[in-house]
Amino acid sequence: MNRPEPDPALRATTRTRIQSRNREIIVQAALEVFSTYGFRGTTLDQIAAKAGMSKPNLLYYFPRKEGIYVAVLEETLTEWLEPLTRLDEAGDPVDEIRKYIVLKLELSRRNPAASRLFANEILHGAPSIGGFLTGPLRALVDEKSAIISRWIAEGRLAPVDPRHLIITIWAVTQHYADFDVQVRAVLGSEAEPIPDAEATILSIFLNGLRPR
Amino acid sequence: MNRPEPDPALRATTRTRIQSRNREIIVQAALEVFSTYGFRGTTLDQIAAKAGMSKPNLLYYFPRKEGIYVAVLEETLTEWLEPLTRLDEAGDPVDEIRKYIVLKLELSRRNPAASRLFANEILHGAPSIGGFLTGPLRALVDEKSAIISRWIAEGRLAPVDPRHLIITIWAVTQHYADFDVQVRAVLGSEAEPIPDAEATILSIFLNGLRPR
Amino acid sequence: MNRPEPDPALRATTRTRIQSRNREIIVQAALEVFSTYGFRGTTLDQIAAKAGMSKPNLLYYFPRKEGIYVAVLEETLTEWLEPLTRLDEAGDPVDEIRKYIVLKLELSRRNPAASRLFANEILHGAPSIGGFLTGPLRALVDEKSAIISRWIAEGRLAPVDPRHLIITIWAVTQHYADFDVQVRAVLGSEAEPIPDAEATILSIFLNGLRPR
Amino acid sequence: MNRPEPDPALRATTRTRIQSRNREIIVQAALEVFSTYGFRGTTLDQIAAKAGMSKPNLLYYFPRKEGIYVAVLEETLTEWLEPLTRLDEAGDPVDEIRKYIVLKLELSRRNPAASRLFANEILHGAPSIGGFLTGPLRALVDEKSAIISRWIAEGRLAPVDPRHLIITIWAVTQHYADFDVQVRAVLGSEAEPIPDAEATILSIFLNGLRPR
DNA sequence: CATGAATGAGCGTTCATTCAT
DNA sequence: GATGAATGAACGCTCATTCAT
Repeated sequence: MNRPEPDPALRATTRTRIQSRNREIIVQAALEVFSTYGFRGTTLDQIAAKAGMSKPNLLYYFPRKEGIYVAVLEETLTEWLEPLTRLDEAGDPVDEIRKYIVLKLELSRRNPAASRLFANEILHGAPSIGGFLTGPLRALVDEKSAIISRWIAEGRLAPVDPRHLIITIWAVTQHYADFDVQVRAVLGSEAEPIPDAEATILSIFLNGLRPR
Repeated sequence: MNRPEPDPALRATTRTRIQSRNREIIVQAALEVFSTYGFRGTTLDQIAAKAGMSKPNLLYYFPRKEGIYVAVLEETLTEWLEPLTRLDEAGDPVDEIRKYIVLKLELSRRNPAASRLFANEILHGAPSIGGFLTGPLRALVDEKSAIISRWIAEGRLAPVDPRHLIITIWAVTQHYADFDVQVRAVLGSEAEPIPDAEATILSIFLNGLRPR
Repeated sequence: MNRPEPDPALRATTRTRIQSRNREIIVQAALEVFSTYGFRGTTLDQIAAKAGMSKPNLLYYFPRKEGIYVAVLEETLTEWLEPLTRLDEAGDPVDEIRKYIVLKLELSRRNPAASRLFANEILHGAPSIGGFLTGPLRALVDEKSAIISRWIAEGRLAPVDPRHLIITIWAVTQHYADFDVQVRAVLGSEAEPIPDAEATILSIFLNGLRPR
Repeated sequence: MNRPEPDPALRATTRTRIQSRNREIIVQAALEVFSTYGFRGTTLDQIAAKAGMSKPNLLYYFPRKEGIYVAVLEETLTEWLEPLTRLDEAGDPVDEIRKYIVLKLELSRRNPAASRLFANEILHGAPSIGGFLTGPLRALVDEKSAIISRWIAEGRLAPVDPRHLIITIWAVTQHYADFDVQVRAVLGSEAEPIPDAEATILSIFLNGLRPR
């Protein structure tokens, strides 16, 4: 008895499904490796091993190393951007800032690898995501800065440069992911650093930004 | 009259001077390259080209790539540490914090490569300076944290975790060196970002830390 | 009619066959080069050229130069050891010695490269096969020495130190492989030296060992 | 008070004396290193270190590595040849052979490095001393072979090929220098192997060669 | 005589990528 | 889809040799 030929359309679907699945596996594996060793420090062998497939098969899905890297970055960027998009003009300014800081710290705790990947890329001059920075990112920052400016004009927030406020929040929140090893070395305790960090950051920023 | 034999000590000094001079040139060149491309991303050819000498001659002064890297790190660490050592218990607490922030920002502007080198190293897990972090760095942070704690106990500073305060200041000040390309992309102006950043950071931190 | 899927086991066998085949080719090429130039004097380029493949492909089969060398040595040692294992207590002592000398000389003629490889290794202090010498080799010599001792005790062989007898036979037989170029220079004839050598060696050793 | 200029002739003499002295030191150091690591395995740094001088200074005396090697070989060859030159037609044949074996073994014990250097060179195809082998060495062997042939013709020695007899004596005597590490591994005792070896070798050879 | 400094050529090894199946 | 085999280009490093003093 012959096994029936699978329906061609179904087969295509199947292929696509496997395709997607494997691309996801690769991207996930690559995130871990790239974030730890950087682009040049990462080898395809490492990614292939972590993804549980052969190197040529890896290159079947992403013909170049750079392609994997870009795919990982793209996924990371979306997640990275998300908290800022939520900053809501209709909310209470100080409370919105508070929520933003909390969300960013949560992200740093939940996905430090993504933060480090991003840090690495920018540290090296953003060779692969320069366009994202001057495009979508800048546009979003412009939009949210306008909101903050209006809050300040209404006297509901202390007068600061809104762009530098956003940058500063990035700095303090991502630092706990990117410089984790230094943070833990300096604190010298086994405890998770971020809860204490949150209290300190919120105290400084919310007091510092409350209008007087 | 006989020409005197050249003083052997002087001759030795001359030799040493060439040695020192070239080592300095190499360390300077290596700082630029390592800070941009990371340890693995940097090739000896790049350093040699930037230092204006052949690769084997480079290795005449530093027999291994890692040796160059460590030499660069050592020089960087000293400079990096210096501002915090100046934090003076006898001074006015808020003013001391202000001076510390200003010094760190100045350092980020004057020597961003050093900051980036350090960032790279920690991002990759501090393989070469783990001992420095848990040793001298932690000791210094412990010492200065005690000062800040006393200031808080005396009601001269808002109550925050002193270690996280220090870490947070590191975060915001170094960010302008390490993430410079992102900062400029987002600000979208040709102007030097740090002066505006300084105003914003000081405003937030000093207001946030002033006792009420 | 459907073309049958190739049997997976067969395919695996095929792959293995290519692997084995190339490993054999490499070991054979490496034997020739290592035996002529020694370990340090041999370059991977030489082996690759002789094996008819690229240097990285060579390293695909043997990731390190030392690995190739060890593989060659292992194959050589087995062959080298074999004649002595045949020394049979049940045989006639003088005839057994005669057969041993003949076998060793035959080996020297048939595979002088193997002998030279071994000579090189020991000459340089046996860095890679020290364990073989003090382990399996010594054990075999102990075992066969006991046989020779019994022959001597029974008066069937002239009284000599059995270990030095074995070593001496090694010396005279391998010499014709290892020092071939000197032997031919001194003899100055085009003829194959070993047949004449055999007559001389057998004459001396068998007369020298016959009990009187 | 001025130190008088040294007499020019004297100075020249002095130079020559230092020259010779340093060349000797270099050759002695080089013998040890070359005999252990072979020609390609030896670095000028090793020789310079062992000779206690700088590498450029080494090359002042011997402008090329090969020059040092040849100088070492030349000195070695003279010593190596000497015992055979003493084989005296006027002596008792068996006793002359005995004395020759004893002298060669003594040389192997006293200067194994020289023996190993020579072994290495021949093993690698005698690239530097081919001329010596086909020239002076072959001539000496021819001369002494003639003596042995006459002894045999007179019935004072068992009939063997005289050239192969000489080669065989070289083999067994030098083996104890060249393969020392194997000999010791197989014997497994701390004792100096050569005395026992001498008894065995003399027993076999003298019995084997005695006319009957 | 002596040496610190410098270098071209080459070595063992790695790695992204390609080929063939 | 998947993989064993293959390779060009580079990389860190070594080494005999040269240069300059």
